[in-house]
Amino acid sequence: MPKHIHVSVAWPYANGDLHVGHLAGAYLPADIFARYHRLAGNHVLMVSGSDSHGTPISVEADKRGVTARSIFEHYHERFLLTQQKIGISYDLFTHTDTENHHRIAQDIFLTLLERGYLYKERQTLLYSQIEQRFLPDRYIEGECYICHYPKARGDQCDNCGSLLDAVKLINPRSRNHPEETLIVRETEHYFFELGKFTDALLAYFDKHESHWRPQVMRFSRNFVAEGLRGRPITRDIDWGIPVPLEGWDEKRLYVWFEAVMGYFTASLEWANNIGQPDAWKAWWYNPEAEVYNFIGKDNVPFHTVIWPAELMGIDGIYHDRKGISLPYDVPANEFMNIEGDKFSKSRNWAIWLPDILTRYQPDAIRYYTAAMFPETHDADFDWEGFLNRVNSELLGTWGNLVNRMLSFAYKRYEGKVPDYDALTSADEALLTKIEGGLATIGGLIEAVRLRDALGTAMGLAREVNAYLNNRAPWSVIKTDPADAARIVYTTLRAIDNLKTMLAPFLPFTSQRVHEYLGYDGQMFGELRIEEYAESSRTHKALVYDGTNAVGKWALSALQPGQALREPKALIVKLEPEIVERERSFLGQPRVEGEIVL
RNA sequence: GGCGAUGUAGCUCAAUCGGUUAGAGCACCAUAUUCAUAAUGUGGGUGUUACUGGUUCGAGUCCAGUCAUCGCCA
Repeated sequence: MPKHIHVSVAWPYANGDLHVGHLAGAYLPADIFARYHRLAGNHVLMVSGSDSHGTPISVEADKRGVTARSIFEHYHERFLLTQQKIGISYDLFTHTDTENHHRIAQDIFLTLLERGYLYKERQTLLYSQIEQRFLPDRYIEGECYICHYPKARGDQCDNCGSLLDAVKLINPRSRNHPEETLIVRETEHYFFELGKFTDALLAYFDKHESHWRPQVMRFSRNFVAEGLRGRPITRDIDWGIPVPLEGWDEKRLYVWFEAVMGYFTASLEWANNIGQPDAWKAWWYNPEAEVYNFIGKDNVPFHTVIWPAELMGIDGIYHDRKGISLPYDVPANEFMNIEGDKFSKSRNWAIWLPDILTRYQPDAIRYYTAAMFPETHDADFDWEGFLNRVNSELLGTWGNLVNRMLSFAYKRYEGKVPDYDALTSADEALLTKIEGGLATIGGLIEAVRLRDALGTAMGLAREVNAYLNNRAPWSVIKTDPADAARIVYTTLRAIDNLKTMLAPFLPFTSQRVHEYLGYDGQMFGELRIEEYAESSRTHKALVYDGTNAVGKWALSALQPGQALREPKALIVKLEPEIVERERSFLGQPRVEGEIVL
C-alpha cells in the first residue's frame, strides 16, 4: 500500500546564492529521501520556495540601493537554475510573494484571531523620523549596555555575544543614517499565544518520541518546558504580507510567522497548478500521511514547536473536519563548515553552488556532501577530502566497477548481456548479499540515516570488486567460456541493483548506468522551470514531472540477451591542483557568474 | 549565564542495554592482477576514546567537574 510522504524543505532567504551549507543541511537530504520514496512507489509531495520577505533581504536591497523585490526575484531565479542543475526534485519550488501565499497566510492569521490564539500588545521600539518608520533590530547599532562595546548590533553584541534589546542600547543609531537621533516610540502588535498549546505540544512529542533524533526531541521538550511566551507576529515594515485588518496598513506579518506556512501554501499552489485543487488534502488531511521537515539545526524550535502550534491552531481550515497533519519527523542536520571555519557571507568564506557546478559533476558534489552529511554533529567540507573521496570512492570503487565490467561485456559478448546456464554458489552468494542491500538501504533512508545508507551501498560495490578479482572472468574466458558468462552476468546484475540503490544519491550517473545496461526511459522524472500567472503577477517555479519515470526500488531482473549501450567513463577524475585552486577562492571577493544549464 | 549537542587512529566516521583484544573507509607501505579512467583485490593498526575524579567484577558508553567547538534561549 503506497504511502503519502510530504517532504517539507526549509525555505532559503533570497538574499544570496545557495552554498554547500544549504545543500548539506536540508536540500540534498530532502531530495535523496524524496527520490527514494518515489522509487519505492510512494506518493511524494516535496515543496519549498524562496523566502521573499524578512530583513536580510531588505538589508541586502538597501546595501545595493535597489528594491527588496528585485533582490528576491534575482536570487529566486538563481535558486531555480542552481537546483535544477544539481537535481533537487521539488514537486514545487515557489516563493512567498505569490498571491496564493499571501492569501493563505492572511487566512491563517484571521483563523487564529477568530479562535482566540492572538492578542494585541503595545511595545516600545526605535523610530526613525528620516525614514518614517520603526527600525528593525538589524538596522540599529549602538553601545552594548552589558560590555560597553561601541558597535553592538540592535539584536546582538558581537563582542560579548549577548542578545540585546535595541531600545536599551546606549546612543542607538541607524545604520543608514548614523547622524540621526532615533526616538523611542510606542507601537502595537499582534502576538501568537504559544502557551495555549503547551499540553498539546507535549502530547505531540510523546507520540513521536521513538523516531525523532534524540537531540531534536530533547531540545524541543526543553524549549517547551522553559515556558512558551507569546511572540509578536506583526512588524512595522513595508516589505511583506499585509495584515488583513482595517487600520493596520503600515504593518506586515512577521516573516518567522508566515514563512513556515509555505509548506502548506505551496502544497495548495501545487494542487492548483496541476488542475486538481483538492489534491493537497491527501497529505494534509490524511491520518496515514507522513510529513518530514528537512531543516538545519538553527531552525529546530520553529519546526517542532511554532509550526505545529500554528497548525493545531488552524486545524480544519479549508476542510470539513479536523485532523491536519503535523510534522511526523524533523530530521534537522547540524552545520557544514568549510576548511575548518564557519560559513560567513560577509567574509565570503563560502562554497557557492552556482560556482562549483561550473567545475564539477553534480553527482560528485552530491556524493561528497552526502558522505559527509552533518547528521550527528557539524561536518567540514574540505577540498582535499573532496578530491580523495571523489577519486578513490566514487570513481575508484563505483565508477570503475561500472566501467570495467560494462566495457568487458560490451566488447566480449557482442554488446549484449551474456546468456548463462546456471549460477555457481559463489555467484548466488554475491547476488544474495547485494540484493539484501535493497532492504537494508531502504530502511536506512526511511529512518533518514542517509550517510549510513550511502556507506552501505559503497560497501556493496567493494564486495563486487572483490568478487570480480576473485573470479577473474578475463582469465576464465580463455579456458571456460560458460563460467565466464555466468560471472559477467552476475556482475552486471549486481551493478544493476547497485545502480538502483545509488540512484537517490546519484541520479545523473545512475541514469547513465541504466542506459548502458540497455534499459530505456528515465529512472526519474524531469525538472522544469515553469511560469505561473495569478491575477496581478506571474512567478516562476521549479517543478518535478514524474509522469514518465520508470525507476523502481526493486530487484534487478536483468535479461540475458539485452542489448547494451557502449559505456563511457562515468566519473570525471579530479586533478590534485583543484585543492589549491578552490582554497584560493575562499575569503576573496566573488563575482556572481551567470548560471548556464 | 541557562538548556541541548559534539570531542574516538594523520583525515572522515563506527562501536545496540555497561561486556571479548575499540572497528571501517581514505591516506601510507607491501603484494597479486591487467577487464577497467594507474582504476581493483589481499595483507599490514603501539589510539592517554578531550582532561580530572567517581560508581562498577568490568566504562568510549553511567555520574560529577573542567576545557574546546556548535546551536537555541536570556
